[in-house]
Amino acid sequence: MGYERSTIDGERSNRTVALAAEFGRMITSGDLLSGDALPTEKEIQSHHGVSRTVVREAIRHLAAKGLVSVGPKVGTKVRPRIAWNMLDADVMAWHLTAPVRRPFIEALYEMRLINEPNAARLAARRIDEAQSERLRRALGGMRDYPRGSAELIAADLDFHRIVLEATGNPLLVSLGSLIERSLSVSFSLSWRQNPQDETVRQHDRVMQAILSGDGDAAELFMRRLIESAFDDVIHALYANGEEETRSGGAPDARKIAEPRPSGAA
Amino acid sequence: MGYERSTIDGERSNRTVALAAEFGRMITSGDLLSGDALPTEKEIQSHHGVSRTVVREAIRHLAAKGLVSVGPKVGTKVRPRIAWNMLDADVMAWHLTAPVRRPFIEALYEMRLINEPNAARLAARRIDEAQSERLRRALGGMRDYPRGSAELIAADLDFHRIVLEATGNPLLVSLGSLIERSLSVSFSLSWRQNPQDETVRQHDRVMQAILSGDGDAAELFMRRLIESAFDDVIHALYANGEEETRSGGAPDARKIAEPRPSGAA
DNA sequence: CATCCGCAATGGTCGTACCATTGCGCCGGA
DNA sequence: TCCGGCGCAATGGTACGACCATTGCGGATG
Repeated sequence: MGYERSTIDGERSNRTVALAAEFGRMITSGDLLSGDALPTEKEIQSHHGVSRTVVREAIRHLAAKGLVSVGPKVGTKVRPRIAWNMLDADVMAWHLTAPVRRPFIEALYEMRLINEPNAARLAARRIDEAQSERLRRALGGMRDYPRGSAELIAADLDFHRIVLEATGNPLLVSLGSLIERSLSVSFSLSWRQNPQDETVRQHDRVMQAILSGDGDAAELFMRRLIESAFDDVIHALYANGEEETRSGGAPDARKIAEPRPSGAA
Repeated sequence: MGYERSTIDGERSNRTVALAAEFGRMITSGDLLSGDALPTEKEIQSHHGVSRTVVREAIRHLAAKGLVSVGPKVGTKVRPRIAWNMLDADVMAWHLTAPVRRPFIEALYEMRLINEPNAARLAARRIDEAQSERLRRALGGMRDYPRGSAELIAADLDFHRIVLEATGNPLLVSLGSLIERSLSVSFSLSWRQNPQDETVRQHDRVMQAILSGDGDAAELFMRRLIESAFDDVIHALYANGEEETRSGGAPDARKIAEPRPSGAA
């Protein structure tokens, strides 16, 4: 609470955002490759029936995220994938709604696996009383709300967000928006193969460790928690057998899926 | 090579970007607090002598980064700090050029300390031949170029970027832009209190570990490397005694300034 | 054949006009 | 007096049309 909705774009849906999302998805999904030129502003205007204002603001939106570069005479061109700001909520959302998203989801969970256990460790040292209380309430929500309900999802999300906030590091807090997306994917795939009890228990262990100031335990339990979620998602992706629509990179996507063969740190 | 410049905004300097940067800095530096309203578009137009197009595109730029939200009748308002996308190169740059930046720099290095050692571990398992060669060349550059030269800075930056690229994780690659900013801060403060030889040796140890596939060593050495850089920056910040220019929050800025009472990890 | 210059394409900026949404106050009824 | 609905007006959203600035490219020139 005391927090604004963070919708897919931080503002209401209007033509500018819709147009930006359309091109954003085209770019992230690979329909437009690095160096490819977008249509000229004039062409986009006539094709989409919008004014140049909308076109320009939409392109500015994309440029702000590093997806395109613009310049007189050269037009609007797609920047190399490496220059994109993947750590942007919109860019991430566009990736996650693309037809081929498995590698991206795996990368996302790998990122969580690196950051959230460490965040839990820091949170154990720095969490304050108000945050502790919010954490307890979030866990209570996870325990009480029915499986798959919107409240449960919100509670789960809150839990992770509060841990990140408790680190006091604004950069880690910003990761919250990424986790939000990844959770929404988990839910859309099939929520938690694991029994809800087990999931709650895992969260509870993390919370107890943080509240008692045990950084090592917090890190360990958070790692296990995310690994479980990771396994769920990977399992669901393979089970559903979705997205073979790409060239043929399905098999070696598995390579990325294994972040650490033996235990850890 | 094979890479576009990633300037401060990904595009050339124009009035839109300049205006966005002006408000961006005002917001990140705390001159405008959460909930505060920016001037209306009309006021900004007359005050800055620019057209409404420029104003709107600039605000769109800020909205894309989560700094503001806009709406009819309500105007443009600053969003809570927690909603900002700190993991954006522009937002980060604005923070780093703000009068009070010490806490942010410390958060940035803490973030590096979490991610880069893990990235080094992953790189040790996944780096390919081309990346290995680029890594060797970057290290050579760090050894050969004179202290403080632009080439040295570029080589240092390349080194870290290549390690992140070698993870194959696009999200980690995006962290490269953050590291770019943090390095530029290091340089602006006073480059590497440490002797250059020692710095090169640290990088060399990381590289050897990665090239030999020793993930544990790569992680360890990368951690030490970043801790050294962290110490340098902290030391320089305290030595320079900069940024007491704020209202009166100078003393308790120290509280945030101590991310790790005793050693760590 | 090399160099320079000018054209034209394309984004950059500007100004105006009108539409859409919504906060807020006015007005009428209970 | 209090409450609720309704309309005004402020503000952003969209749309045109014009002109400026930059730059790729090809033709003119030595």
